[in-house]
Amino acid sequence: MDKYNEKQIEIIQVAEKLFALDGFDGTSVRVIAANAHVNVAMISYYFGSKERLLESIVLYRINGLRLQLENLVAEDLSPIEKMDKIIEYYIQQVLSNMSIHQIIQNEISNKKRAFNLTAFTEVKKSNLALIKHIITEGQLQGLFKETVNAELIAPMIIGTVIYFNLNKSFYIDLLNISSDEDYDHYMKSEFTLHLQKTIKAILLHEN
Amino acid sequence: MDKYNEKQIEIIQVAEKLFALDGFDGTSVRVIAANAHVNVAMISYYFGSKERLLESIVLYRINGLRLQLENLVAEDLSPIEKMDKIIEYYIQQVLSNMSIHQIIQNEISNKKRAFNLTAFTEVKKSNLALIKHIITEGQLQGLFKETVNAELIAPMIIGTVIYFNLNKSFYIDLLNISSDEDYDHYMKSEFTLHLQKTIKAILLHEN
DNA sequence: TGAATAATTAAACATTTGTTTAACTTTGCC
DNA sequence: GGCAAAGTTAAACAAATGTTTAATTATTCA
Repeated sequence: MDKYNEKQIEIIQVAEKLFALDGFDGTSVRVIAANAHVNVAMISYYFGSKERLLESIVLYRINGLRLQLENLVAEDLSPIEKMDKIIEYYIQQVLSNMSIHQIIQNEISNKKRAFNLTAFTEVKKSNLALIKHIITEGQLQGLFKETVNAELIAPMIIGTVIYFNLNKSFYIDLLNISSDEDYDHYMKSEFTLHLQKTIKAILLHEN
Repeated sequence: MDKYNEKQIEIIQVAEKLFALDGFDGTSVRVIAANAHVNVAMISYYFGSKERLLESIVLYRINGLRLQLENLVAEDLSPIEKMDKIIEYYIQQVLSNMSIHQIIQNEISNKKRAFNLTAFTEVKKSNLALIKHIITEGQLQGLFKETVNAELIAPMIIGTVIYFNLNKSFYIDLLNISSDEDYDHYMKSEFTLHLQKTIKAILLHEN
């Protein structure tokens, strides 16, 4: 992915942040250029257009959204421990990629731009396959219930994490969290634990 | 809420739909006016500005987002049945208010506009209080586990529903759903059942 | 070194933006 | 019926938008 030079990467990073904060249509190329310390014309020069810059951002970031846990499948852990690891990793990964997640969520529902979703769709399918694999493993070992709906486990995890983070200020207030460090700690401990317990509960004790 | 005349309501409804589809910044007042069959100037005349129109939409819709289940608490049902009802109602409610949910989610993360969240915050707190009440009831009856994290139940439900619906086209493809009727049916049956089972699993069998 | 290519710039471009104006029409009411 | 208020309109407004231009500077490499 180093087909971009430093200046191009600077534009991509600045634009990603601004698109997430102000929306694609709410961010002007002039503001992007100013924050990236380049001339406005450089955006057209390097990326062709503002819209193609958005595509470049998604392609640049997409691989970071894939659950890179190929080795996990082979690890000597119980399916339960593997699910715990996936959830912990998933939460961390969404948190450290919130900007691109926000952009993609906004673009998915946006009918103005013909947003190319194939790369994102492929990643989601790949992530789902990993989760399905572990669940099947647990079922074969007689640990997990047979009737569990594997397709709905992934959206439950990621949907909860994204929603919770979009409403961060609400939950900070509700849970009396006073600093960003406390928030990170809450996400890594209590929040992660809650999701892990929930997923295990449905896998083990479906009623 | 009938402080608005027919023409104002038409503008509100058209704008809500367009803001959800194209985003606030992606929707021009001229397009709103054209779709509502009014002159552009009418938006400023009636609402003051495009931004105040957005505020009006949120205020107009906010009460529809409140769980109107005050009577449920008093009903002669077990806490488990009550939770099932809340989840079923919650899902239906999010589905039939997707436009305003989309708008609010987009605005919450948008730093350009000083979006007044108090009304929305109040509704969320009210919804959370209802869920908490039922959970406490179940705990007092010795049915629900004591350690369950009530604050995270609501964002799990609503986060999952919103995420799933934003990615509707992905899941339609994944689950081989062919029509909008089939999708509605899936949401009302399998999807609702999955969420109900999950919430019950965590309430009853926390590990 | 020098010519070709790439990078960078300020200015100009045509549109589109949200809002206001000023004139006109309709409505409601005594 | 007449008059004030409300509703409605096309036009005008300045500002902002994404993109292109044409000129200039920097870099590359034989």
